[in-house]
Amino acid sequence: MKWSKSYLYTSKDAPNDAEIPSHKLLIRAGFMKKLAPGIYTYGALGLRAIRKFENIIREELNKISCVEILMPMVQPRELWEETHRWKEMGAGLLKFQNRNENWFCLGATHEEAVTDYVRNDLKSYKDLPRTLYQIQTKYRDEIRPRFGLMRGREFIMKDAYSFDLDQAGALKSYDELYNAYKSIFERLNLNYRIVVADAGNIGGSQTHEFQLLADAGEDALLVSDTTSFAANVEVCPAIDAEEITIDSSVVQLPMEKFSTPGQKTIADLSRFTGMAEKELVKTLFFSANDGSNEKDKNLKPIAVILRGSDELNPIKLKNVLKLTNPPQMLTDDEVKNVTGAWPGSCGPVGLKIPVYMDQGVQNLKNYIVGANEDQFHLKNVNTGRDFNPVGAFDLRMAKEGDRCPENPKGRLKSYRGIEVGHVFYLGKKYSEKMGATFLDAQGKSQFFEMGCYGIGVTRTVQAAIEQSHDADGIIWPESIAPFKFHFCVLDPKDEKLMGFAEDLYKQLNARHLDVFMDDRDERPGVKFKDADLLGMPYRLVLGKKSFDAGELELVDRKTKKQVKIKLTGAFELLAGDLKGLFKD
RNA sequence: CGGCGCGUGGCUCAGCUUGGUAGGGCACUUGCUUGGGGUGCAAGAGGUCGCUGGUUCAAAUCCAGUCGCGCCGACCA
Repeated sequence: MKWSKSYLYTSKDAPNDAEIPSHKLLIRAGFMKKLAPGIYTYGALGLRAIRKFENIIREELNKISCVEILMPMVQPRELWEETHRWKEMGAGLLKFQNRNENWFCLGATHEEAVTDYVRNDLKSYKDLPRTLYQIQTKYRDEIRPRFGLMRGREFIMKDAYSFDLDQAGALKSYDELYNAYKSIFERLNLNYRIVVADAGNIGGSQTHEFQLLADAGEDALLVSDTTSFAANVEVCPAIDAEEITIDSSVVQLPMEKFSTPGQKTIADLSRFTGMAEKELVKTLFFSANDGSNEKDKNLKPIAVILRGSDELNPIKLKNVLKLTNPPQMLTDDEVKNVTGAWPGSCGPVGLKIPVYMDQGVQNLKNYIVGANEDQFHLKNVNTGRDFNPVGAFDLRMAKEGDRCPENPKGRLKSYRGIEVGHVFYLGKKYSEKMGATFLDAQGKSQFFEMGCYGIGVTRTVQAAIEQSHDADGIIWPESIAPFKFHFCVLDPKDEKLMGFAEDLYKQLNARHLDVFMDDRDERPGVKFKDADLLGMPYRLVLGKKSFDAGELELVDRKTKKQVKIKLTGAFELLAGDLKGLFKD
């Protein structure tokens, strides 16, 4: 591609709504342009990067016999009613009517569509297993799109769905996809981690996320410093670095109410009493109705107690309560109704609602809680004697420094990650709801065992930039770079020079060594700045001086190292091992 | 949904407090200049200042409403 014949407009200024480097750079480099919040046009070069990544995905999935299809983006309401997700997905699903006033939605995910497709064709156990995938534009009506392609409303996704005859088969498919994903992300040559995660409302029981590490990531991860353990903080087991054991020499003192005027927060109370935050106990209140069950409209309040130094993990609470969505906190008024006191003076003693205790509280003795009377707290409170919790659960957020669940000597370190891929084992959730069956060897009707597997294509492309850029611009990983070479022809009006440049350009392209040739009538400085901004792995520079000296420059974008190449034989050198040219 | 903020040529911003009919930089056009890290000079084209209404002789500026956009937010016990 030649710049003069291309469609590419770079800019010195980033738009004011771009915050993170990758978003700014994508816009500045002219790789994409915003049409509406979370909705972008991909320019010619941005699209090339996207297509390159898509092809890596295709190659790896086709290797394990996945079959590419393309499903509709517009889907009828009836299909989504079958799984009840027309309602459950809420406003995230963009719904609209056609001219006949029939309801449709834009595909946010394709479990329904693929299950429908398959239930008409896959009739026999002999047809299984099968994994279908597509690479397609998805639409999710995100509340707040952010960071360009990182959380867009419209985005390109690869989604795959596996169909197996039993659970063992489904888990085997899961492993195959898991390994294919590993190959895919290895080829990007970026820093990523595979973490265990919460299944969310897609359903299913086993799931791993593929996370590219970056400070701008929306997910908090905890990674072991000694084992391969890594988890999304949402589900990471919390194990204290120093175990608190029951000290049998400490006797339980009589419970006592004391006045704590104006002491509302744990920090206040810690200052007021002189006790460490981890020795204080806080009480939080939630509604155990999560809105997923329509009949369940009555407020079912519950209390949760934690050490003052810990934070509640709403996902863990959701799972303990067996809800589909994280529970809502009670409002101050509701808390007052349930406990008799405003938040800040509430505690578990005397409550008539279930109390869920974090295991960190389990071994505490003689601790302080709110008295359920404004401006008063209780001291010398003891579990079991003064109140009886439902049980002790792992409810707190794990944090950096906690113990690795797989090795007592290991400690967890925290990172931010961008979720670029996930693999889910679904089981029969969708096949049962949609009546998708096949006949087994005994002629018995069985529901499919399913899995689903996603990769955020556009998100990955941006995440790659977030992880690989410098002050001057993008540094593309070679595997998804729009072009391998950025060829700056500094004197395009010089016919002899241009003739040589054209020859080299043709030869490299013929060998599928993609070249982007900057043949514009611009000053060298402009071309160099743009080349750095666009970020192709290698820059070729040919100007009058070097041409007359019979030389051409090759510059490595990442290291900025340059080597001079003789014009005669330049093609052979460039078609060979470039890494070797930059040695020593 | 709640809180805060912002809407001025394609982009980035100033002007608004103290009303007098719009301006800089980038990009664009033309000419000269320059020619290995965003050259310099000169001359241009392009905006009914988000929209609606109000106050006023006069509104980008003040007031009200509305729409759009951006940021933050459900951890207080």
